Amino acid sequence: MKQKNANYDSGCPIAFALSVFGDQWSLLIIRDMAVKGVHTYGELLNGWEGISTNILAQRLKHLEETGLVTKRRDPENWRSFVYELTQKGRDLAPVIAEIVLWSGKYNTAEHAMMGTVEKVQADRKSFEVKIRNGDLP
Amino acid sequence: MKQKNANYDSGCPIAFALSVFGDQWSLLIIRDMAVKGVHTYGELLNGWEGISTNILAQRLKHLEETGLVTKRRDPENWRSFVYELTQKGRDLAPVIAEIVLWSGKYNTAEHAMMGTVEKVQADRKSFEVKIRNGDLP
DNA sequence: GTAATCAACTTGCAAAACGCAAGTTAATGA
DNA sequence: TCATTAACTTGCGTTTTGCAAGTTGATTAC
Repeated sequence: MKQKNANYDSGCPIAFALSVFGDQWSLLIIRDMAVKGVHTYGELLNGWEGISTNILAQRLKHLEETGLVTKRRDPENWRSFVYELTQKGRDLAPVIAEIVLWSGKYNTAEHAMMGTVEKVQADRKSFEVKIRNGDLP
Repeated sequence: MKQKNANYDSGCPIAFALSVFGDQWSLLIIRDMAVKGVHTYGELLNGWEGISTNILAQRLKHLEETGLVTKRRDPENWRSFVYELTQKGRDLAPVIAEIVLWSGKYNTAEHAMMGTVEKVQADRKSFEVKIRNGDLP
């Protein structure tokens, strides 16, 4: 369970951030929750990129431990859980927005999904505020 | 050499970005070049976080292939090479700035290095422009 | 001009992380 | 009560990482 987070000890802000969400999957999970309004294990598992189940469980646990995500029972379906971003997690909205803008500028692939890119380009502040308030989608 | 960049194929801007610099080390390398003005293999190798030599070589190659970094001989020291960020690499400045701000807000560790955080807090635009122009340090 | 040194890697191998498939547990639903 | 759903956990083979040692080519020291 222990990852190579010796990086964290460097004290550098970038290294700290990487120790929290710097793996291949965490940001995609955060994207699903922040932008797509996905909130359950099953929905996260069936996302576009195909994360495997053990890794998803591992990452969610780590995100919970680092305070980006909370987990609670779904009051309307007692066998399901609801995962939600905390304020700390939603505060990554500006990071996500800048990444989206950068990719919009440099991903020239034909199948690039430009919908979100255009949304952020058109009104970045609104995009960020919505995520911060958990208003998406 | 092939990484699990199937993510890239999803077309999502976040997944695209992760396929370029979404591993544990690339952003630290970019930070060294953008913020600290580090430009040689040896200097990168002896950074605070202690990347191993084979991984550094691998990452630099990937960053070169994806167009974030260029490599050329040092004209003043023919046995050394100079690594530099391209415009595409320097355009990550806003991403780095937002990550620094986020970490500044949430890294409460005593040994957290707040110098860069305060610099970005004080004048984010100037921080970004300097990196974009390669003026640091 | 020859030997040590330095810079930038490459190689080999053990350890860790990942990915897939199958199995477990607990709550519904038929 | 028996099948199904949701959320995981476990086993195991593959891939990636990390550490140490070795290679190559360009200075520098003697």
